[in-house]
Amino acid sequence: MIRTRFAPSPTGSMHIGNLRTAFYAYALAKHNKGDFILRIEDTDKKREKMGGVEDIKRLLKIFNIKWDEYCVQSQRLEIYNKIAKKLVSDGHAFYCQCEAKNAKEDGFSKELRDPCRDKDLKSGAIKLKVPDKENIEFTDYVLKKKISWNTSTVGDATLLKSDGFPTYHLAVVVDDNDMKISHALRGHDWMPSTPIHLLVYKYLEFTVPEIGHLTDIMDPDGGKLSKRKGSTSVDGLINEGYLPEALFNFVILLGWAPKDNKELFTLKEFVNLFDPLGFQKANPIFNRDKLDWFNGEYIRKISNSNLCKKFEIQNSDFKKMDKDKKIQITKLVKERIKKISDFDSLANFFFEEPKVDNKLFGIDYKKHIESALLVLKNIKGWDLETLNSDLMNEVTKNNFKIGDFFMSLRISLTGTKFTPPINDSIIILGKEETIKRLNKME
RNA sequence: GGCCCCAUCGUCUAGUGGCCUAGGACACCAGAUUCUCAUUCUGGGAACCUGGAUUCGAAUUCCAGUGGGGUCACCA
Repeated sequence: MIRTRFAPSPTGSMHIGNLRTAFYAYALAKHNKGDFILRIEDTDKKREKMGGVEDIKRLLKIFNIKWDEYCVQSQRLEIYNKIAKKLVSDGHAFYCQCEAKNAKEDGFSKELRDPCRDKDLKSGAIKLKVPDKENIEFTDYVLKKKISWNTSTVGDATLLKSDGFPTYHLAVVVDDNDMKISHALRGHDWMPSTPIHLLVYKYLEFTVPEIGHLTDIMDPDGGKLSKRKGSTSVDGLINEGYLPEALFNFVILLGWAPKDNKELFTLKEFVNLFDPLGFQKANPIFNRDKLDWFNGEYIRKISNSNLCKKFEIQNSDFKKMDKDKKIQITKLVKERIKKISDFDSLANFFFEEPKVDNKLFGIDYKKHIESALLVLKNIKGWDLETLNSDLMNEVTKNNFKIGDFFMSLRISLTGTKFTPPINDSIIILGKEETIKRLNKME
């Protein structure tokens, strides 16, 4: 039975890399008809964020990731305490009363052995008594490779903080064991602390699950992708106008690939085709261009009415419009945008009279507008076919250059050179409004 | 700096000793379609980090160098 877990901390907005870990863990479990567990690692009270847990659940739901079991570490404090004390009485851990060190801003600690390890204190934080000159190893599930350490290079790690909360090192081992996790997937940044966990497994006589270290997603400028470098929070990306389907597809292919290089995946297809042999070993770079491409693909895939709803959320003027018109506009914009947020720049002229910069026009624009007005005033009916043919007749009659003529109309009506097809737009805009805008240009 | 991981087009990658003249996708360039933009279609340039070793044969195995990344908290 394969059982995997996703174990985020509610300390900030979820990062795209965390989400990817959830997708992989979910696919590994579900591909094998196993269980996927959501475990909240809320053992750092100082960094915990209000609503963090709800955010995690909300995000997973957006991506259709459902968990079979749910657990919260802060509700298991006695268990960790008991086990930490057992480790002390067994001689594998010790109490420490040193002042807590903070993260180094620069430099690094050279002292691996804690001064309290032989003081035989009776209270304080509990630290692991790492032995010297022992070899400890495991086979990484992602790297498919044996990795080993000499314990003399591993520092005495804190297992239980003086506030009674466990650190990750203790909690992860105890929980994965209690929950019968068969495969633990985690970020590559955990690799250096794996020997600590291995030692805890050994002293507790637990069986070690498969442990796999996923690649880190890198920033295009170098270094690990972080919140500071651009918007990499999942909420941020969604707000920017990326579809969950596209985000999912993009991110699973960052660090994993199928044998046949298939590009487009739904969650279901990913679960079906998932193969742990497809895991990548080298860190990938977060590449916006590819994300944009995926997003465009998915925008073109979803139905007009669903896309229309997304535009409504994005733009309140659009929402107020007549339903038929909304669908027509949606169709015109659909194949021209890469992000939902691109909607405004392309469709704004439908609800707002544009400011027209006369410098955009070519030489004969006044003649063009004059002719167009003539056509519009005499047009019989209001449909695209008639408009097309009447306008084209006028163009040939006056010997206008087709492109120039329509560009003049485009600029007068929309204020820009890049728009949906102008005749379709005129039909949606309406006869009255079109004439009104053209008159202003004369 | 110690420890650990990694290394194929600009980017994501296929490749598990001969099928590789290294394949696909994004991006880029050119052309076709088109009233602009976009979509769509066709074509193009573009990579095995370096040096040794093993082998009849190496992108693929081994070693070293170089480069990139991670980590060295009572944070996860």
